[in-house]
Amino acid sequence: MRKRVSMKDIAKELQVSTALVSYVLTGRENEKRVSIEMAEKIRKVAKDLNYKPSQLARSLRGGATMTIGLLLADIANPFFASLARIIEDEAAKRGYVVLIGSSDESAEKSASLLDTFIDRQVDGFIIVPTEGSKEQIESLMEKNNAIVLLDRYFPDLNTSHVCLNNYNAIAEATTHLIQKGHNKIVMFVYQSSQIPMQERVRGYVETMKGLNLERNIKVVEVPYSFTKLEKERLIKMTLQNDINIDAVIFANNSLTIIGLYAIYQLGLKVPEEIAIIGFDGSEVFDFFYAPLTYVEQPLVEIGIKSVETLIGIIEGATEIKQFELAHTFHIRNSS
Amino acid sequence: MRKRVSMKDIAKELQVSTALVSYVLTGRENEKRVSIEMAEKIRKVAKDLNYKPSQLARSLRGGATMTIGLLLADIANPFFASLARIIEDEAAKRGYVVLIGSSDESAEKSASLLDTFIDRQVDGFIIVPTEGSKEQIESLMEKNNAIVLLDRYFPDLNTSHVCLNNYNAIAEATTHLIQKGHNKIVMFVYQSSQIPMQERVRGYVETMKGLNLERNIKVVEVPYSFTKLEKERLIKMTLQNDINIDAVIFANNSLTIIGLYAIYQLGLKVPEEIAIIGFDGSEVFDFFYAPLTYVEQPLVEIGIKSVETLIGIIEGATEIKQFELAHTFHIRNSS
DNA sequence: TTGAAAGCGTTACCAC
DNA sequence: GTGGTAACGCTTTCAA
Repeated sequence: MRKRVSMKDIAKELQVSTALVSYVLTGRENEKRVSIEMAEKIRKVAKDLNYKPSQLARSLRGGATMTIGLLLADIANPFFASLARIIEDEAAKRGYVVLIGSSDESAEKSASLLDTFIDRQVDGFIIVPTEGSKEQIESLMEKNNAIVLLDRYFPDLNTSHVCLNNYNAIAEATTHLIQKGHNKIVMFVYQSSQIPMQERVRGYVETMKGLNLERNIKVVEVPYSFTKLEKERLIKMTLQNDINIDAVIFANNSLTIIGLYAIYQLGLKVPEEIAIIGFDGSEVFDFFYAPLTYVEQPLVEIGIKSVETLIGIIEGATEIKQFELAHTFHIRNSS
Repeated sequence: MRKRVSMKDIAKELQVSTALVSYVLTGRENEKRVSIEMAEKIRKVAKDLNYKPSQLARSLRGGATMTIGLLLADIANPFFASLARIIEDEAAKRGYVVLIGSSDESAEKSASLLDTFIDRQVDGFIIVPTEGSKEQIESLMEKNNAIVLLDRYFPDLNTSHVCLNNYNAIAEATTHLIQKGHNKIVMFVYQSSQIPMQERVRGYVETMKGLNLERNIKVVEVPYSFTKLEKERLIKMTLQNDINIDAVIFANNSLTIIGLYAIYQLGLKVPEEIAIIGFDGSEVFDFFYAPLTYVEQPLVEIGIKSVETLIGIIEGATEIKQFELAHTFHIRNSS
């Protein structure tokens, strides 16, 4: 790698000061009243020498790195991968670059990733907080960092966030099933104290109560730490042990897919013996023997809003913005 | 955000020079013969002041950013997302951070993303090169950048690369079909001059030739620019127009999934009327009415090798390493 | 309209 | 053992 060409080189070449070069190359030639000829010369030499500004030096000087730290649960999960893609594109449009990390729902990994982001002096954080990471977020807030929480949030933490209106989403799903004549509906969720799961449960429970099906409420909490096989077994056992169950709601994407394996293996007729509602969409839903009815999140909107909000904060906005976006409900054969 | 605490602050506090602080805090106190008491004091104050070194300043000074630029075709594609996850984890282990970009198979986007990476002064590049990006890679090489090509490569460019042994993978798939009694086998590939597709085609063609099935060779090139629906239609038409076709190989993941939609709609019996071999694995393969036989890439190995190789180059290795890793062939109901 | 120089936080060389 | 200081590449203030 041959030596970088710096502003100094351009300045030397033209026998001018680096200040002038800086003015022109950052497009403030008018503001700074640089002569047109000079500006032209500088631009020409910069081009000839193939000058590239050093973001590094600029950041060191100015404090802004034009970098966003994006902490996801797992980039290998299609839901987060799609979100990451949207966020990256949106950030790029605005001149930002994105550092990505996957916490794997572990508070320790989350802490270490956030530390890395801090070390790199990111200008702001978009975070899918994991259970037990509340203190980490608080500590970031204390230091006045720009933060947007994604997909989840802590109700007693006053941060901006962007997520789905989980209550509405599941309430509509539940209502739909009941209208279709099902009433022994079971819901599978991850064991989690986090808002999204809680809200999804609430959407189900309150809808059931509202329609006098209180006695039929059944929420099965699947431990996130279970292996795929253990999760599948738990779902199978639940469905086998209570043959009155006539419908099931899976509260997120991976549970839906695992649930489909379970139902497939039990050989249940869908929707005659059991109706199904899934979450988040997947090509798998199309290929299941009864294409799935499911709740879809507005990924693009979520992604864009989170970047917009974050950059707003970075640029000085102080207002807390909390978005709970609307889902789309796709009704198909399985319900 | 309150002011950063720098080495200068620590130095001032203790009335010593920043040099000393630097020696201690970078663990070179012995090498530089700093007194034990001094070292202790410095460490204590650093801790008390909650000192965090500035990667930025360090990079500006030393030249290394400890950052890798990862250019993928599309992070929203599960194949690349999984790879990204592995690469990130492996890079993190070695103290590197990863900047990710998606080229969407467009040479322009690729160029602009690589420019961003250059601006950010990444220490090295892991690139899934798109068609038409050869000059971009060459230009990086000329400037002596550390580069590892991923999944694909340019045979006349002398770069390190990590990819699948595509020839072997498809040769085994083809042989398998023939052994199962199929001989009118058609292969669907993306229209692409890139090595992976070419090699997959070669694996098919040469195997057919070797078994005297030259006259049955049929490769259908699907334009990448087609919409999902257009691709699906092309596959359907091909299968309808030649009812002698008794087996099909899809040369990559997305074609496989689209192909499954097509075959499903044609209502073909699998494998009786048509045998199928897919690529790269997917939960969809499990849910198709005949669970798919498929070729699996060694993702973890690919990811780790690419990081290892790149960091080797960054650290001074000059040897070109080219890996063509072995696939795993999963035989199931569809063939 | 242009220039000189300070400063961002490190590191590394050389001197003491 | 320890200190002074230049340098990395840029932006910005103050002067001219």
